[in-house]
Formats: sequence, structure tokens, C-alpha cells
Amino acid sequence: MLTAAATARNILPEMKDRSAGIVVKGSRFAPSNFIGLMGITMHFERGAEIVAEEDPAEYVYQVISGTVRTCKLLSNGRRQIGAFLMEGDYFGMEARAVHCFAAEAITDATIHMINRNTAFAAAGRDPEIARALWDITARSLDACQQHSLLLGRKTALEKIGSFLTEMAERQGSHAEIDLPMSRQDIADYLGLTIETVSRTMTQLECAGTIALPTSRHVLVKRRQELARLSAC
Amino acid sequence: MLTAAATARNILPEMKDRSAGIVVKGSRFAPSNFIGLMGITMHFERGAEIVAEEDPAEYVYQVISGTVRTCKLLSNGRRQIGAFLMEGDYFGMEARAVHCFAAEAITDATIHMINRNTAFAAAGRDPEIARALWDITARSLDACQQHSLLLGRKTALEKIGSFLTEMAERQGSHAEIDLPMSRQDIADYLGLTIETVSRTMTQLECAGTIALPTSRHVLVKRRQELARLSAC
DNA sequence: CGGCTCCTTGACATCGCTCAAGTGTAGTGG
DNA sequence: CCACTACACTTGAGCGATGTCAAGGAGCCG
Repeated sequence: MLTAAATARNILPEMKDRSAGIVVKGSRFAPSNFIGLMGITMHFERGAEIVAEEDPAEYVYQVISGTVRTCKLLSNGRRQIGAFLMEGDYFGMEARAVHCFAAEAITDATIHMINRNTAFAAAGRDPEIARALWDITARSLDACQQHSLLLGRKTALEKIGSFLTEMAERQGSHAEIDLPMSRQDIADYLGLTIETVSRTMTQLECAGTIALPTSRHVLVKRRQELARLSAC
Repeated sequence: MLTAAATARNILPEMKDRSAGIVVKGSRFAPSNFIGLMGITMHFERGAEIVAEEDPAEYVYQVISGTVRTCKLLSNGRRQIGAFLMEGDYFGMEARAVHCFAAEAITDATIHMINRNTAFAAAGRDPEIARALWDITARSLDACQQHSLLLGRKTALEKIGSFLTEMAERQGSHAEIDLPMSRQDIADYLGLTIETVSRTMTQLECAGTIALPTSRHVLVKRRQELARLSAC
């Protein structure tokens, strides 16, 4: 299957290094809105690969709707998910010429793609764009650093606690969480197995900290308790 | 004890937002050399704290000589080391207004400090500086992503294998490694305990993969084997 | 209803942690 | 040069959190 970058290369050969490609007006999602003014928007079905590992890093991506995971496989099939990306989040803004992480749509997703060279060229002319590109990268770094802490030094219970707290915050709802990702995705994000994720969620439900009306729908009963478990 | 940022605030109150402070000529260490042209150089003794957690993020730091660790403490005293920084490496270039990780000198170290506002102001005038700042951040991100993979999905043996391979590469020597950091530092970097680090090193020595003339000096006997163990 | 896929649960194994000695090794002072 | 101390590192024994393997349940869709 063709990845998004490969597809866009066919659609937009003439876009390279021009500062304005197909214009998408009034994007609400860019940290500074002008970044949303260049590039194209594409739709991906649940499960579709947006970026493959080792794809040339030609684009920066912003999630307009849906949820995306970035992931990397190790030799023996183990998988690490680097991040879950939701409305407004950027990905693919990395130092290397090829992407180290693949990106896949967890749900149907709308993604805005900006040519990297175009973005860097625009940054060369406009300091605000340069600063916006730096912000995107620095935010990814911040998220990655927090995640390292979790992976290196937290117990299964603390990992799940942190994860649910993070998801609640990102959804702007403190009592109700919708999980677009599977238990396996959560496990690969937290460095656990699917069984441990499942057991720990059950444990939190038994303790009355959360309720699980369905496996993808979490009600936070004792928010304080969950925050305490995060052990930051 | 006063951290470096606090000290520099006293030394250099007049520097803020001026593009050239105390000039250090001919720095060989910046990715683009002009970044090395602003700021001051300070010396730190082994064990000194350069940045404290939650310090305001006023400076960007570059290691001129010596080794530095960035670290963060969790509630119950557990510690995660985010990175080991050596000659030429930058740290403190983060998204937030306060530093999330402390930085401490592992050996006596010479550090070049650049005022962040000064750097960003210069970036607003010179696209090459803006690009250099982005590069620094993107490199940190790359290192952090690789490290997440290690923390989340590698066994103790693979972690030690990856660590030794990384150190060998960074020292430009493929047969001999000098470890400036303690076993506890290595443990906190890899998400292990000191005992497991020690045991795993011994195990590699018994297997003939490495030799340990002293605990801080590693001879790589079978580089291929070590690389295979890294499981990337 | 059958056949998916995803999730949960149980029994057991194991890797890495905890606790507790014991062994260097470097530095200090006599 | 030799004690003495302090600190870093190693090693052993036992345990426990998490992984592995296997079975079964729940929801979904044709």
C-alpha cells in the first residue's frame, strides 16, 4: 500500500519549495495559524498507514480529526508506541531525513500535510513560522521526556493511572474518557502486555477508582486517587 | 546552593535581550558556529547542580568538556536520567518556561550558557540561527525517542548492550569505552537497578563479549555480538 | 446463528527487584 | 609504607511484579 507521503508526491509534484500550495483556509489547529495555510488535507481509514518507518521525511502532519499512533517495531516483533495524536497535534517533525517511527490511523482520520521543505523555506522568510516550527518540535520533545519517565520508573498501576489522567486532560473532560485505541495499543504505549493492562484496569474498577461501562469507555470516579497513582 | 542559571542572573543582568553578550571566539562545538558566539562559559565541579528541576528556563547550555546528566525525581525517590551529555551536546532547550529535568555535572565540566531570549531574538533576525535552534531541539527529540524504545521494550541485557554501543559510538572508539558515570547513573538511565546493571556487565564479561579491566573501563571484545544484543 | 475480533481471567513461569553481605579501590593521615 | 575509612561495586538468596500460555466471554457484523 502507498503511504500518504508517496501518494502526496504524486498529487503534488509541483508544490515543492513553493511557499503556498493548495490553501486550506482558516485552520483552527495550528499553534500559529499560518502554518495551516499551506499544504493539503487527506483522509485515512481506520488502520491505514500514514507514514511507514524509514519513509523519507518529506512532510509534517497535523491531525485535523481522528486519532493517530506513532510506532516502531523491534527485531523480534515487539512494538513501542511513541505517542497518540489527536485533534491539533503535529507529528513527523524530526531531525532525520527519514522517519524513525511509522504513523497509523487508529480511527478514521483527517490529516493535514505540509511539505517540510516548503515549511522550512517559509521559516527562512518569516521568523514567526520559524518559531512555530520550533514550538511543534519542542512540544513533541516535552511529551517524549514525560513518557520516558513513565516507561523507566513507574509500576503498571502508575502507568495506567498516568495514562488515564493524560487522556482525561487531553479530552478536556475530567469524568469521562473515550479510548479510541485497543488494549494492545495501550500496552505498547506503556511498555506492558495486554494482559497486564486488562488486569490493572479491572483492579482500578474493583477499587472503585474508575468504572468501565464498556471496555473503551472509562468513567473516572475518584480523580484525586487516579492523580495520586500517577506518581509524578 | 546556587544553580548556574541563578548565578549567571547575578553575573549578567545586563545581557538580557542583547544579541551579543560576552563573546567566546571560535567555538568548535555549535552545529552552526554562530550560536557559540554569544553567552558565557562556566566551570562546574563533579557533582555540582547546573540546573535544578523547576528552574526558570532562562538559558540553553552546551557542554564544552566533561559529562553532564539530566535527571528527574519521582515522588518516592526513584530517579530517571534523561540523557548523558558530552562535548558538543546541548541541553535545556525545552518548550516550557521552567526546566522539567535537573542537570548535574558527572565529572568536572565546562559549560557554555546562552541566554534563551537572546538566542530567540537572534533567531528572529537570522534564519540560520533559527534553524540551528530547531536542530538542537530536534536532535534531543531523536535521542529521547530512541531512548523510549529502549525503556519500554528492551530486556536488561539489550539495554546494557544498547548503552555500551551508544557510548562506544559517542566516544568514537569501537574497542574501548571510558564510563564517566557510576553504576547507579547507568541504572537510572536504563530503568534498571544498580544490581541488575552490575550482574549484566559481569554476564557480558563471562560471555567474552566485553572485558572490564576496571569497573569504569570497558573493552569491547566482540562488537558484532554487542550490536546484535541491542535488538534495534 | 456462526465467525470474527477484542477483551478478560486463570495458572504458572521468570526476569528483575529487594535485602543483605562481602570485595575491591581510592583517598587520608599517621 | 601501612592502617583506616569511605564509597563504589559485586555477588548471593529469595521474592514478587509482570510476562507467558491457554481458555473462555462479550460484542459486532454478515
